[in-house]
Parts: sequence; C-alpha cells; structure tokens
Amino acid sequence: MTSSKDDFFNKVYDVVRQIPVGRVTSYGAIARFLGAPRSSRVVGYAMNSSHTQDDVPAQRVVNRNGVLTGKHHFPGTNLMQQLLENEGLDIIDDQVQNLDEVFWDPNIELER
DNA sequence: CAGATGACTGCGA
DNA sequence: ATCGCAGCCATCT
Repeated sequence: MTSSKDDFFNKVYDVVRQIPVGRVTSYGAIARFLGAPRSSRVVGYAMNSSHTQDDVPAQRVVNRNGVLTGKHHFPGTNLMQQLLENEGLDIIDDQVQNLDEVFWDPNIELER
C-alpha cells in the first residue's frame, strides 16, 4: 500500500520501537533520520498519537536537552520518569542525567 | 478554507 | 550563560 503521510507516523513509531532499553533519543534525531530535520514538532505530534500504538515506548523520547517535555502527556504525573528510572536511567527534575551516555541516535546507531 | 496549536530546534540579543 | 523569537510541518478547531 502506497502509504502517504501516515507512513511518516509509522516510521516514527518504528524508530522509537528500536530504541534499546536504558537509552533515549530526541525528536530532532528521529525527524532527521526520517529525512525531515525540520519536522521535529511533527514527530512530537506523532508521539501524541502514539497512544494508538502499544509498542511505542514514548518515554524514551525526550527533547534535545534530555528533558521529559512530554511527561505531562503521560497518565499520572511522574509515570514517564518512573518508567525511565525503571530502565536504569537517572532522572532529576524531569531531566535525563548522563544524557551523553544514554543518548541513542538512529542516525548513528542505525547508520542511516 | 483559514487560523491556531504543539511531546522541538536553532539563532540572535 | 540565559532569555526570547522565528521557522517548520502536520493535525485540530
């Protein structure tokens, strides 16, 4: 099926699913991997619809700062932080620590 | 159809 | 170094 823009969402979900446990990535990295470095916001929008996908660990997707910008979109209040900490990550003040160590860039790991 | 919003990013002051 | 503004693209109202 020749998909259309829906394929973009699908690609986003696919990349997010490939994020290893204990790692995180940024919206811009995913957007860039999809060939749309300027569509970082659209990636976030796709995550907003990620609730339709059960296999999308959206908690592993943070902004370029390593801040859990989308944590407010999760049920509860600190669920996103708890999930990441459960994966072995250190979160302080809704911000991922050692971001350089846990950062997972699809453009590098997947070598585009 | 047009305007506003958003889980972002980069540049300028 | 910190704060603010503009750009970009898809969806929502």
